[in-house]
Amino acid sequence: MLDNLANINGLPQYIRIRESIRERILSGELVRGEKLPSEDELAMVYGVSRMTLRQSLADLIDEGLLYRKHGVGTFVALQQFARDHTVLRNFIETSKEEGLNVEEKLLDARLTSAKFQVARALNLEEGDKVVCLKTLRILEGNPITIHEAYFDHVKFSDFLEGNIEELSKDLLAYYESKGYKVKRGIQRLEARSIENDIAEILQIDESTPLLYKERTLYTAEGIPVEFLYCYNRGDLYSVTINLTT
Amino acid sequence: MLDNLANINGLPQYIRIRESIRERILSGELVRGEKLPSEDELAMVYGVSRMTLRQSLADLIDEGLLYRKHGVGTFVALQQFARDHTVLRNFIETSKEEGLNVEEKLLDARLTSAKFQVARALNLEEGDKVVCLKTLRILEGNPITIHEAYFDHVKFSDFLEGNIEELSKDLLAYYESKGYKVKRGIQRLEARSIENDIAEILQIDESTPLLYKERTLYTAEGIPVEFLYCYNRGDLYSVTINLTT
DNA sequence: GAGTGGTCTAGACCACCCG
DNA sequence: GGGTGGTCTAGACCACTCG
Repeated sequence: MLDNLANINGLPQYIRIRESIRERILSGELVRGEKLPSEDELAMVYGVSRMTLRQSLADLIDEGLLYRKHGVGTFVALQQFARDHTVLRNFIETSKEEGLNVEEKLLDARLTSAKFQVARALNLEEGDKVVCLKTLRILEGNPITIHEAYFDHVKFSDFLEGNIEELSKDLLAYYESKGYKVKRGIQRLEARSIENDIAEILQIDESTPLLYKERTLYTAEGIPVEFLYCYNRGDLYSVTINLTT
Repeated sequence: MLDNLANINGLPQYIRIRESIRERILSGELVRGEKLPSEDELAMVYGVSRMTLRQSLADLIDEGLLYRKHGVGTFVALQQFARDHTVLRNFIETSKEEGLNVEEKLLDARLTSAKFQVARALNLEEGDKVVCLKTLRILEGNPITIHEAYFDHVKFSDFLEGNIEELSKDLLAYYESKGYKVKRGIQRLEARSIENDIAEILQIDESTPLLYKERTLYTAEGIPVEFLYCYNRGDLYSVTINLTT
């Protein structure tokens, strides 16, 4: 074995192969339900060892794009499982990708003291200084969601001195720029009756229920970064979730 | 290399090692935030090659129990990410595991014709025969959820002739016994106002919002198995979701 | 029995991080 | 420079499925 030609374009081979196979599926070259060539054969075709090829397949199987049958083969799944709300993505960017008209309006940004629930989620003491950021999201002209985010003033002390309007458009990027790259989160959803002040901001009457959400975001290490309350118009907003095993 | 002693107790080595490491974390032997021995060292300790050991770690990293830092080491995450509603599990069994008092009451089971939404989800034609199964779930004495499940009468023709009361307690097991092992699902959540007949069954008044859910279950191949409407009491029921990347 | 995926080895070199 | 994880190899044997 000489050398691996891995970094021809800076990417590991298994990623290039994975994306090549994904492309062949999404383009329709590989039809749903169709059997792929065997792992041995694919490894040969792509010029890698079988272990490397299996690394490519593993990711696609995890996504639900492929499935394996022991002793039979590897197949393209019949159903594509779309991106969903279990993947953390920037709301404004993804909505724009989908061709939707989105605005975000800054409602409030200030320094405050952590109440019990916020403190517990962020692993702080009650009364510790936190930044509170309230925004309103407007989809196709309809106010749809109020966000009330909290994060540690010690970790993110320069937020309120920056261009808040700009920073709040991509908080995940801001967190990362401070060394806190968000990797995981836990969220909890409830149906709730609407409260007065929220009905007013969302411009709906009190019979419309709210899809209420609490969310905590963490780094890979498990450090809590943000705690969020989220009030969504029940009649316009739904949450899609992929389930496994 | 002689032979692999893999199947000493019927399990692959990487699974035994994975569970051993998981146990050491959950038992507190490995403390949160602590650095694990290097992969080379762990491989030596467990008497396997490094690639095999990495297979063990990969699963634990995926779960969020561990995280890696390139050039630094592998660490135990600070935050444990609990089991959640993105994992498909049997409701009655899991509730009992948690020490909760659960009952399930059969409301209705009959053959019917698929309406548009059901037909689309199950990949059938409108009017095709489907089984409709309605159940009520009661948690600690409170009616909490109405389930309205639909599945293909052709695939599951003997359901209505069986012991429905018994079969409906573990539909996933029933589906699997017919050769349809559920592997994935897509669900959608909304907040909704309550309707008359549902308010009556759940014994709540009409000001209580509903957490409404639609769900389709699929095999690994992507064959739709079940479509479900689910009406949850908003004031007693919440859904927890883990997010990644 | 032939073909497939499942597991495993004993190395190798690279990229990254730290002192 | 030394230690770590990231990628990759060129094989091997096993377990499963099907004709």
